[in-house]
Amino acid sequence: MKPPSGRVTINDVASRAGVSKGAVSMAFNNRPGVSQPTRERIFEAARELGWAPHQTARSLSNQRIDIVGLAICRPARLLGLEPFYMEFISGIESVLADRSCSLLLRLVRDLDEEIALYEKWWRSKTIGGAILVDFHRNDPRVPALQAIGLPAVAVGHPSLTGSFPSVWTDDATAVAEAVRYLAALGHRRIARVGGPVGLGHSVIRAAAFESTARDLGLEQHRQVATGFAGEEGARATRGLLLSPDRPTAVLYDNDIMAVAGAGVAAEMGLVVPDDLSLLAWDDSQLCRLTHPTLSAMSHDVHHFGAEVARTLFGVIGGSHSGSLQAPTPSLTPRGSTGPPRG
Amino acid sequence: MKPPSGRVTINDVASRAGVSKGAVSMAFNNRPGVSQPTRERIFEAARELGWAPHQTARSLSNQRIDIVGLAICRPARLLGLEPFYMEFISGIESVLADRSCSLLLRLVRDLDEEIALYEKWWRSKTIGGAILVDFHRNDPRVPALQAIGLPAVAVGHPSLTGSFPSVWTDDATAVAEAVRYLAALGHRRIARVGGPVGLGHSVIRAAAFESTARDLGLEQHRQVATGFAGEEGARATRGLLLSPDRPTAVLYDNDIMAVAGAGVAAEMGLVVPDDLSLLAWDDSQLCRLTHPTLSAMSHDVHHFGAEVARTLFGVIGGSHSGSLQAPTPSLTPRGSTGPPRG
DNA sequence: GACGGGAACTTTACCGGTTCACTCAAGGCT
DNA sequence: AGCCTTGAGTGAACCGGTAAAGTTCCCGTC
Repeated sequence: MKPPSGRVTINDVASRAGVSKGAVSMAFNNRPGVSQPTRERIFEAARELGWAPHQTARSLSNQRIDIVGLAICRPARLLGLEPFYMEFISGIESVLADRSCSLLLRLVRDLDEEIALYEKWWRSKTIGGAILVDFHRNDPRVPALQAIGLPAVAVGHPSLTGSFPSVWTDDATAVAEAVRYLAALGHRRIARVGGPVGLGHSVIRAAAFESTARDLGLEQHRQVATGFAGEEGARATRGLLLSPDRPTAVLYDNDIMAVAGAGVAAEMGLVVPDDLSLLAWDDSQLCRLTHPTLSAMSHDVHHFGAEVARTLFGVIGGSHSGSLQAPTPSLTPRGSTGPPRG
Repeated sequence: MKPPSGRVTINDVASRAGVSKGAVSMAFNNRPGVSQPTRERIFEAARELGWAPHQTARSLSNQRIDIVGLAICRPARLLGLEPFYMEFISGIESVLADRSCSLLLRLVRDLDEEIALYEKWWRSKTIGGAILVDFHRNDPRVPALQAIGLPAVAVGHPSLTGSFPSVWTDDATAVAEAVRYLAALGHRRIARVGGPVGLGHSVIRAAAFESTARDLGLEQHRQVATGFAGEEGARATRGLLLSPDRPTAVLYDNDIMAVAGAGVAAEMGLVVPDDLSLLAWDDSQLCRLTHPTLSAMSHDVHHFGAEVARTLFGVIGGSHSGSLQAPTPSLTPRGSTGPPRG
């Protein structure tokens, strides 16, 4: 007897194929114990009924969860603008898809909300693991999420991520390279427009900037901490350019702010790169669209995301992977950097 | 007896509170049948044990799924650049979060893969409903997904989305407004750089552009169909500007391509807006960062996403909502449009 | 020709909740 | 006092799978 409609279950498939539901289960998990002909009869029956194993029932039974959580804590509008995250997510996806896992995405307003969300997700067995991003110094997520035993991989420098396995890029070295490059072009007044001071990688980059500038004897180096939004980058750039002894080169913490910086330069009648050199971070396609094109500290975000996902599977699978260093962002010179005029 | 560790179930909570598991269930679904003191004892016990209802078990039992699927079919790298999607997603999220639902996101390569994915998601009861985007003419998803009865809301003009309830913006009117505005400024040679011809809204916009230009007696109007990537927009713009009788105004299908267009203009030594006016679509923050700032056909994508999500809940809830028209994109003039020189 | 050993299935006990028919005691009404 | 109602709480069935133990049956072997 066919069911009236709608809900087709393993039993329907079983009876149509003339076997028990155990056999169907075995066939669909390609486990031994079912002969080839029977196996085919089962698949045939399933196909005819349009049946696929009920994911929920399945994971209730076998205790495994094929969903990975990612909460991002940024104002929504801002996020829309950061090419970084979409590329990062697409990198994650590329790995998840292979294992037919899925990404559960949520935007949160602050760290407390994020912690609460992860706790709920984990307690209610909604996710099998998580990806943590945007680490702060003494990040409250570290103790909170470690306490509940959430399997997670952290994106950030190991000094920030507690005992969570982490995937990170060596920002300090990259910043040093950026500053040395600008100095080599002849710049003596170099500034940096960075992300929020709370963020761990801002701190690391700021320290690297400071020490490299010192080493090179650049007396006039300055840093501004701001958000990641383009408008904030614009404001910060305006501030720098209006100051006495304005910088001749500016290093930005992402590409949106660099684009904004280019806009401000144009608005003030400064010629890039003659009057002002600009160096972006997180090189995305955007950097190749402006005129002049933007030099950037380039790094393969898609690949980075994939690496993070792979590491997470390692963690969930029980391997105690430590920290993994992704390739250091590398300098990609384009039209926005050059020797200072005069 | 406490369980050894790890798995705390409803039974543990029940026995600790001295009630049956049915009572715990009632309490947690705040259903009548449990007195206030008992209710509190139950919550207390749950808190102490750090228990939350197992989401999987719960949804197996009550047959409801609090996950919504969204598959996006664009090359990953490109997607990273489109502010539209992230803003759209954040709008969706804002509604989902209220109902503690989550968004399952997946990037796919083509429509076949997308169809297969939705079928799998639906058959396996992974999602309770879906959001469909980027409709083509005679989109194969319409028959395929309707056949399996997937509850879904479509983003696109009702003429494209079959019997799926749709949420859409009146692009035709917006295009007409854009063209009229440029014509009113004095432009006679207006071009449009649009998305792929396959895409339904490209077709609609193209037709509106054509007919408005005709109505206004603009003999020199031209359209180029391309992708959505900035580089494609740049190439298209170059092509237009190098042609004899180059246009004095260009309308773009998104903001990335408009930014790219501004880059090309600068590269060719054209002054915006004197030599060339540029008008973007999908106004994002990006349009305010360039110099000059970009005029755009602006629309609230975040809000739009929220509306889509609300409609989806309507569909899942069984209300037969038809199509819902979101506010028409409205002209937001900025620095990139003005009367043509001479 | 009894016995051992597999392959091929079937049976049955879960997984961790929800739901609903049912019990039980207390209170109200006549 | 007897009867009815009502609120609080119990217990078992059920959701749709998986896993492990159990059952057949067939074949080779000594």
